[in-house]
Amino acid sequence: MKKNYLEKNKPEHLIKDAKLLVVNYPKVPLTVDCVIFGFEENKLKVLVIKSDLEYYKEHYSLLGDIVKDNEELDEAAYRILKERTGMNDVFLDQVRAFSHPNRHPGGRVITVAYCSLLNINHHQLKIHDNDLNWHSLSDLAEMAFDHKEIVDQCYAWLQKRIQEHPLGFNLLPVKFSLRELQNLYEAILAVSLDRRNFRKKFASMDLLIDIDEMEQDVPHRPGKLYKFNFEKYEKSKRKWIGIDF
Amino acid sequence: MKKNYLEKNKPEHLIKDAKLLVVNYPKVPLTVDCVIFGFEENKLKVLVIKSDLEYYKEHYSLLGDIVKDNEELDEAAYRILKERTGMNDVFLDQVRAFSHPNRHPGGRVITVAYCSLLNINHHQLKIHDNDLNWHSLSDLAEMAFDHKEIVDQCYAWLQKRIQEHPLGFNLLPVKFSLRELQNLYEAILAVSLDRRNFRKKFASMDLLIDIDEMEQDVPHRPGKLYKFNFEKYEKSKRKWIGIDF
DNA sequence: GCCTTACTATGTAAAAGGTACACATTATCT
DNA sequence: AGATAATGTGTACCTTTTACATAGTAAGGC
Repeated sequence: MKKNYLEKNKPEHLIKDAKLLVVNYPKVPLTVDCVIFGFEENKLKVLVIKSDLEYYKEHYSLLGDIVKDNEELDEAAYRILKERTGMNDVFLDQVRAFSHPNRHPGGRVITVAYCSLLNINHHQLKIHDNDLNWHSLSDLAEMAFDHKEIVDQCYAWLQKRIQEHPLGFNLLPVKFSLRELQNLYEAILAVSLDRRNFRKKFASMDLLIDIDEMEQDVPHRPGKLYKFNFEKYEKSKRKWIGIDF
Repeated sequence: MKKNYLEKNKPEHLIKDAKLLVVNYPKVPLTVDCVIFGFEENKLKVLVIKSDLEYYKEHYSLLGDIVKDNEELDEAAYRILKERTGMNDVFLDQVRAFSHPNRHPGGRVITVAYCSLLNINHHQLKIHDNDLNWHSLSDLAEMAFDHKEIVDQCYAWLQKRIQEHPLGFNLLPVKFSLRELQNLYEAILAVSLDRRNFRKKFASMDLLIDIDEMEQDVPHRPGKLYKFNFEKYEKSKRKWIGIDF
């Protein structure tokens, strides 16, 4: 979906003037960093990789790369995700830019953070260079650059976002039990929820499809499996009004 | 509040390596644009200025400027606000970056949008260059660059944000009546609200201080004036949990 | 086959919060 | 003095949230 903000038939000299202006703008190295969350063993995980900067040897960093000439930020983020995980049918949201002048030891580099959630089992990490791995969010201590701060802000973004949008289903198998769904919410929000009320809440939304299958290979009574009704959700997005602070 | 991500005592050669790396990064011109909302005559307004680019002659644009070398984005935004309005004790939030390659006729320029709200009467615009003025949001049609899109996204950001944070008080006089407060919410959310329920809601939050004064110079029965209890609010920020989509 | 275990599934009562709605009051203006 | 245009307040109803307990079922060990 390309937009074109340039009006047609503007005289050449106006464009030339504009170009002359921009040529003198200071320029900054710009990167994109992706915070990719996954969920496994009832823990929220984040995809990290060993920094290839000697300066940050043995520190983990986010998946990031420079933004190419004439590349949109979104494009760059999708490219990075694709290159590293092979996935391309995944949503990716811009969270914010980070611009501290000392955030990179090599000089000023501004980065824009993107956030994505994906199902760990849907996809094997093909590249194992630099120890690419899913790391538990809870024991992610030091990271290269300001990446810990970026992760923290993306986590806060996620906590808020998942309460208002059905993001969580990207982290689960297509068919999931209510228990799995609740575990996910409990892990992300770091709270414990009442099971009956949780189920009632989702029942009242009427967005889960009972597919008449049962869990397999669980060491206890299996629960029913559901799918999320994305179609119905898309149709019924509502504007939320309610002052509350 | 400066952060320092650089660890002490790293060998010089590591820094040199990092610098060599960054030197080869592609570089992009970067700007900041401020979407500054105000409220007057029961209308939400936005501060705009005639574009000084001949290419966009007679089009309004946002207050923006390049980001200087080694300047943080936040700093740049505050600088612009200060330069243009004289204000410096105002909050300013980053909304997001815009990166379409054709958004600027002079070539690729990435911009980061910031949003702020300020009280129109607290402050006279000192500079009237380029027709700097408060423009009604509702009849802001064409703008230079992608600034209309930026305004739209910041407006959406504001609508959401004002329901969860007491931003609105930045747009009102320090002492305000409940009617003014309600008008503000109605204007921003573009809905009409029941007066009794609106008052009840704010009464139950217990964040308004009845200052025992009355409106002056209104052509009807004057209402009570209130102040917002920022102190109490700061102390009692709560974590909101509630799945809803 | 029976018992234990560990989970699933479900309902109800009380509290809190949101919505809809009407009437008396009080400054101002003429 | 009366008309006007607001302010200020209360109640009944409905919806949502919260807290909480018991019955049912598959698996696993004996």
